Amino acid sequence: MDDCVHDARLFKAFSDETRLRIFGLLRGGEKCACVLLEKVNVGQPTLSHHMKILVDSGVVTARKAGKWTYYSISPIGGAEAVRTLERITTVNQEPDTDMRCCE
Amino acid sequence: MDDCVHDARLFKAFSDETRLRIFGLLRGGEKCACVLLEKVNVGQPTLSHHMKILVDSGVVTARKAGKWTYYSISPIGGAEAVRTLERITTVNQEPDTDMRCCE
DNA sequence: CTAATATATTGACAACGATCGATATATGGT
DNA sequence: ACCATATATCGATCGTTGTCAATATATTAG
Repeated sequence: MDDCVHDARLFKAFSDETRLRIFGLLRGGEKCACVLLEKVNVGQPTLSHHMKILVDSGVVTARKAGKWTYYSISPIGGAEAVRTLERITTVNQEPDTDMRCCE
Repeated sequence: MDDCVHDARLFKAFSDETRLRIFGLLRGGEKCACVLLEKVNVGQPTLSHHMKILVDSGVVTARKAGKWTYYSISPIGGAEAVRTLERITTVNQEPDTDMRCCE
C-alpha cells in the first residue's frame, strides 16, 4: 500500500529545476541527448546523470539508435506518477477514529 | 507558463519519505501536531520543519486552536499539484519541428 | 504572575545531490 | 586499425537539506 521510500524517489525526479526543463523539451516529442544538451544549460556528464534519474524512476524512456540515444516521456510512467500523487493528496472517506490529541 | 523553479519546489514537498508518511496520516483527516509527532519517527523540531515546508508549498493547511496546531491536506493545493504533474508529463499534440539531431 | 505544555526558531552537523573535469566505453566512418 | 563523435562513469567539490539539541515564543492553567 504505502512504500513511502519508492514514492519519495519518484517525486525526487520532478523536484529538480533542470529535470523539469528537460521535461519541457520532451513534451514536444522525443529528443536526442545531444539536442537536450544544447538546450539545457548543463554539461554533458550532468545531463547524463539527470537522464539516468528520469529513466530509473520510470517517467522517461530511452531508445538507443546507433551512436545516439533518444529520450521521451513515458505516458505510462507519467500516468502512474499522477495517480500516485492523487492517492497521496486524497483524503479518505471516513476519517480516523481516536486520533485526536489531548483537549 | 513554465516556472520550473516553482514547480521543483512544489514536488520537493513530496520527495521526502517523512513528509509522505505525514501525508499518509493526514489522509485520515485533520491531525494535531502532537499526534503527528508521536506517529512519525522524528524529533519535534524536525516535524515543525517538515510542516513548514508542506504548508509553504500549499499542499497542507494549518489551523491554530489554542496551544495546538491542526494540519490537514489542502484539497485545492493537492489538486493543483496533480494538475501541474499532469501538465509536465503530458506530451504535446503536434511535436516540435526541427528538433532532430544530426543524422 | 508563574509554571507547564505546544510549537517554532536557531545553530551545528552529517548525508545527499548537482555539478564539473577527466576518463572510459560504444558506435560509425574512413 | 584508427579517428571522431556520442554517451556513460568516476572522483572531487560545493551547496542543499534532514536531523537534533538548545532555546525562544505562545498559550493555557493555577
